[in-house]
Amino acid sequence: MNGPAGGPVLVRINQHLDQLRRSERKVADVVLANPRGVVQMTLAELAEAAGVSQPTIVRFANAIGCDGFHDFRIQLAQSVALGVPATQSVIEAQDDTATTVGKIFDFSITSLDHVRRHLDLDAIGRAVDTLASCSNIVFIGLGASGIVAMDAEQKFPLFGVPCSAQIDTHQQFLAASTSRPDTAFVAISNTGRTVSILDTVRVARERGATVIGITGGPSPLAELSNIAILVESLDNTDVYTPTISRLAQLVVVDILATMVLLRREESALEDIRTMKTRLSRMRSGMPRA
Amino acid sequence: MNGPAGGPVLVRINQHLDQLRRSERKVADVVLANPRGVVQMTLAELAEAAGVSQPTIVRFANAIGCDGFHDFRIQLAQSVALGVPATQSVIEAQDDTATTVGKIFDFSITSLDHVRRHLDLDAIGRAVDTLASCSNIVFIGLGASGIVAMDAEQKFPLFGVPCSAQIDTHQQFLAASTSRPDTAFVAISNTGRTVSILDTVRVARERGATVIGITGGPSPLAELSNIAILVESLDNTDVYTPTISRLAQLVVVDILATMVLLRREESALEDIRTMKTRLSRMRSGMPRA
DNA sequence: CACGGTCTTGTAAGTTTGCTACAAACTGAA
DNA sequence: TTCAGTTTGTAGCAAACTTACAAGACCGTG
Repeated sequence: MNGPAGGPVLVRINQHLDQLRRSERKVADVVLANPRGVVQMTLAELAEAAGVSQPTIVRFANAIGCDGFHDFRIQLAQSVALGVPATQSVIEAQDDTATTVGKIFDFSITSLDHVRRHLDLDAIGRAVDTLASCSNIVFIGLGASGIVAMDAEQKFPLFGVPCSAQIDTHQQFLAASTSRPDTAFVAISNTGRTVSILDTVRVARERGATVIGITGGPSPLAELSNIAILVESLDNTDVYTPTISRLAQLVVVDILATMVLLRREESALEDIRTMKTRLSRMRSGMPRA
Repeated sequence: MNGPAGGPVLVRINQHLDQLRRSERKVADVVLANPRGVVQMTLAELAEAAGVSQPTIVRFANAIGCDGFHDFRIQLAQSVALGVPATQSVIEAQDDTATTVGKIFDFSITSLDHVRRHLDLDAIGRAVDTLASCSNIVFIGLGASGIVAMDAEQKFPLFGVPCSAQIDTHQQFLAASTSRPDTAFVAISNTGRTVSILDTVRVARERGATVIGITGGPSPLAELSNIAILVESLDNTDVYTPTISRLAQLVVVDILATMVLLRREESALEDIRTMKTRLSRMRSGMPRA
């Protein structure tokens, strides 16, 4: 999409830290300490700030995979626009409101950006094929993933076939046991290792349903699924860091629903428009106005 | 946060379109047609591509509020990094998978960026004060906002007091009727105009609860709330455009939960860490390992 | 329709900025 | 201590960006 090989520059700098010469390292420290400020600097100013010569700056830029200082500055600007990823920063008790709010937005946005770059488009395409041709859809998930499942269920007008979300282990098992070959069975689990989900998915497969697994990375669930959608979410393990994986999963569900809708005929779209209009009337409390 | 006054450059270009001279307009067209390409161009190349002279490019940059071409290029790079906002682009049936996926991520990310810039930090601060000192919390919401309410309820370990989410009109009314002065009553509604929500909130206020309204903009709900958190979400009305407002609302809930946790003592944090460890054990099906 | 003023646009010169070749300094091993 | 290899800085150059100025287009008015 943008920013050539290997993600945001700030991340790449950290990756290459130990391969840098000593004076280049000084440059890296300055950049990491105040990325936003460095974006505004000229080559000479950055050299001054880092206490090195100008060519060193250029060599630094090349070392971290940029094509000269120009390219470096642009990539740094893009990295800064997205924010500092959770893997590079931690929420601390002494942060003020603005800082905390900024960090959490940064985490959320960089996480979505990461998924945007790593999403398997082919898997999405196959999932859409399945969802568009099945005759009913079951979503399952527990905890935070259960929220995603319920959100998906709410989008049934877009999918155009009966949808149900099960967020209880027993109900999930029941739904799997009654699924059919024309059922699309969407299992959502960030870890992809929750045993009850795995058991349920096995049953669904035995029944001949097509299983779409939405999960955070390579995992047993991914193995068990007919179609595995990996949503790598950059969650770090810090206590304060909120569970960001949901966000990306919700976006993926949005994508699936939207693309299925795109497959349907114009008449379906008209229905949706009518529905939206009526819904807004109902909200304001004047039915059939 | 970044990109001086008035949001991303791409948006600003559109806003200033009618104030541009004819040849500057040619530049704007080239930029809007292929923003990603223009980021890589030099001033001379852009002049060539637009069929105008180099100074015209500089004047164009100044016209849209940038300090010279340098600054323009950096701001454009940042704008491109976030993506093209929903207000500037539409999802079309003939788009291929990569395009559709890209657009939906763009919409989501730019929407979060917009909220990041416009969030009222003072309101957040007051909401945190309330949530950290109350003795119980009720979240209410309908439809997509109901999903957000349930997500908030799942975060009760962070809030440290009993939390409940009501997504049914009657239950909401019941919860409001039994609320107390030490209740924090969080009403979530994107429109802020749903009548049943408004009625319920009035009851909660009569009972002396502190009402925190999370809503998409100035609205009756914002008026009725003790603390109004406006989450302006840039939703456009296009049928295909998924409801993005949820995402930003979820992030806001994350922020509230995280900041309340930050207020609590170290022992609370230890509890959370222990809980996370145990949870992951339970998932993999080996209790008390 | 001609004229004058104003606004718009391009030409050309000037200044800053980033890049590269080369030489000096440093480091480590024999 | 000396030598080879690596690292770093100096100096000059080429390119890019900016500014001043003049030519041209546009519009209203006489």
